[in-house]
Amino acid sequence: MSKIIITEEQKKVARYAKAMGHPIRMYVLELLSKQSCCYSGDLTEYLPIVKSTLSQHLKELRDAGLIQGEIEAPRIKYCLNRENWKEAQDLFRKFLKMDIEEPIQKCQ
Amino acid sequence: MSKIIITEEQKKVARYAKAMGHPIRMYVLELLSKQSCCYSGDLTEYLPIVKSTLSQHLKELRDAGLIQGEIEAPRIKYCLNRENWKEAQDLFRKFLKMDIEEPIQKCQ
DNA sequence: ACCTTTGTTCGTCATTTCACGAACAACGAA
DNA sequence: TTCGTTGTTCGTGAAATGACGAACAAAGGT
Repeated sequence: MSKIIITEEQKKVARYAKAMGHPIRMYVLELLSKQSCCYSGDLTEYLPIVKSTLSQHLKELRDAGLIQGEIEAPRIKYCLNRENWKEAQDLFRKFLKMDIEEPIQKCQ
Repeated sequence: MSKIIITEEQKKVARYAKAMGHPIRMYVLELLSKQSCCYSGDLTEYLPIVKSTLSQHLKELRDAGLIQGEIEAPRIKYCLNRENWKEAQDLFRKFLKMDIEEPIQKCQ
């Protein structure tokens, strides 16, 4: 019974999923997937959190590789990280398209 | 500047994403999407965690509504919760299909 | 009735998450 | 150079997460 069967792909999807695992971060991702970029200052206007908290969430999205910031002084412009966003899309698509259709397979 | 713009859909996706946000849970979901059901005893054989930890992960997937257990004494058979799995699929599909295609829109 | 098998629950612990406000840093504009 | 504006970092605290082993509960088989 050899252990360790968690694949790199599963770890990657889990990593992306974890980054998506908060309503605020989902909001930001959805916004960026619609409008190509945004400024965090504008976000604090509408989101029910203070700027330091937003900054943390944006950092998490950055660390997960889903977004990237570009200095446009005095503000910072955030966009999706296209490359990784595509990877995430593909991974989720692949994972989700494993449709469970009837007839149900036998167990094991 | 009215706050609170987080939609129920965003919360739902975030909830599902959070449940998927761990390699072990991704592994279980992927397995169940392929083979229709499994027994947690078999999982502990292969996964590098003890049964109490696995039990916690399965509970999280259950609480998120992604899987369900059925007693088949002395074991418990786990399957995907089809209804919610479909909902999760649809939500993610909807979210992910927001493709970012060229040409890039203007900011704001 | 007792034993065995199986999974959950409990207690513990270290780490991470999420939120806030205060302080700091960067950088144009006046 | 000083002053705003903007975003990050720091310090704090409460709560959640992830892991373990021990103890418990359920239920079938002997």
